[in-house]
Amino acid sequence: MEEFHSGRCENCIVRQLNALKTLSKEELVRISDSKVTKSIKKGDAIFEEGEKLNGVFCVRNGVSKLSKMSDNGKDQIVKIATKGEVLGQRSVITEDKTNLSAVALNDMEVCYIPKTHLTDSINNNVQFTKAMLLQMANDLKFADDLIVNMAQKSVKQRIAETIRYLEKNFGVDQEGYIAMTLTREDIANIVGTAKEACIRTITNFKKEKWISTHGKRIKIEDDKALYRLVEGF
Amino acid sequence: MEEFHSGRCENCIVRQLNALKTLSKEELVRISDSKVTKSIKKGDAIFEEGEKLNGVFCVRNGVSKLSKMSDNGKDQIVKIATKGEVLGQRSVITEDKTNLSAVALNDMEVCYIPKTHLTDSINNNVQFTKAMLLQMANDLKFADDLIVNMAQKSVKQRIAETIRYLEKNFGVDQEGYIAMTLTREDIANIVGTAKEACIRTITNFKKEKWISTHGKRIKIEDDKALYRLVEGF
DNA sequence: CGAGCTCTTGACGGAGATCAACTTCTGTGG
DNA sequence: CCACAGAAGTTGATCTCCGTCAAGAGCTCG
Repeated sequence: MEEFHSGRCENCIVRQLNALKTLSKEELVRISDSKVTKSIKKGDAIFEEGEKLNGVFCVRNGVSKLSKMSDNGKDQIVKIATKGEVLGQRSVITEDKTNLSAVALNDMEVCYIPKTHLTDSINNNVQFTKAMLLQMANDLKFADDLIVNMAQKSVKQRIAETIRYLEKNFGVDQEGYIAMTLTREDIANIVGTAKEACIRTITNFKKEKWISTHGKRIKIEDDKALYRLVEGF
Repeated sequence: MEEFHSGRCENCIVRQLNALKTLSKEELVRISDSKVTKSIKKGDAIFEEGEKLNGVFCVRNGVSKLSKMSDNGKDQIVKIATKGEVLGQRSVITEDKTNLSAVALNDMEVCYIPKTHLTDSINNNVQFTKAMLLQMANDLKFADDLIVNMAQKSVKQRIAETIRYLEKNFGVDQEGYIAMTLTREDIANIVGTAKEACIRTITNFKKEKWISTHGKRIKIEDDKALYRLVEGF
């Protein structure tokens, strides 16, 4: 994990996407002086489950999976975090160890901001605290929905939903393939199923002409059909 | 749903359990003047999925299930809320409609606090906002753990976990039965399985002498065994 | 006391986990 | 640029768990 100082938070566009946008010029300068930008290579961890975090990571570039190891030895992906999202907020707030680990899905650039430089703002800048609260409320809503899906929907439905989510979130390349390629195993880990079941389902979708694939890349051909499946028709 | 004014927030013990404890005397007086205490009978809803909430509900007494209807027509319980918890916080913050409905599991007493009387405190009292943030962070952690359990554990494991959770959370009566009785169907809805599967598993636990039952009441006889099951031995 | 819940048990079928073998891709060093 | 090792993808066979339908027994409350 290569470390270096570069750029100023004041000028960073990414800031617009998260709670940091509510900070004053002075607060930003202070944070910018103490932050460290890190390069993280695909597959490397930003932090691991059980670590004590003394700061947060603001994603400047790249995509990361937040996952938790289950007792049965399988990794469950709980969230995909992209540009502008701040990782580790929760454990900084609760002062617990993280319950999740964050691993880069492709090469990333993240800014590490030490906790000490945030607590001041949390304690004095209500706008900032409020923005974090809003963020967390949205995360919670998302999580609740996920719980219901996990509990009630079939693997087929969840895979369809995941593929649609990926397309909506990351868009498609020139050829129409989803601009984010995950391994089949990662998809299985999002859906909470075995790799083989995931592969079989995807092959089925191909047979039905709902999607087509090229290597691990996926293109949606019949979004309506996937949608109908998800909604349970 | 019977409504009446009674008691003052300033004197309410329940307040110690949630973010309201950070409010000043003046803020409490203001809120107390505008709050409405409601009696809710077992089985009645405090609010329903999709409603727009213009305030929060502070639970003074009784227990409520927070659940969401899945597309397949099954109810998924996401959280059990008891004395001191505040319902509807999230949707007040995000200004969305609720994604959950809250139904009383036994007779309840809740205080309705209009949103307008909270926003002032959220905007000006950082301690209050911070307390809500902390609360929400903990809820989120809990939700993440739940996602992993739903995705990775067997129905048997989840039922064992739920029974242990109920005992830890509600304690036992004089005879050793868990002080909170849910219908088998409610347990099934927590676990995300069919009522019959739930019943069969519970009958199994009885055969194994891990629990005993009396009507719908459950007593844990061998907590170690349940624990081992949950952890996957 | 009986209507309507809730609980219980049985039978059956299908979704998905697991194990195993084989192929294709990818990237790293010679 | 090629070779080769280790990932990742694919497919088949088998077995188990759990969802669903059905039918009867036991509670509980008006």
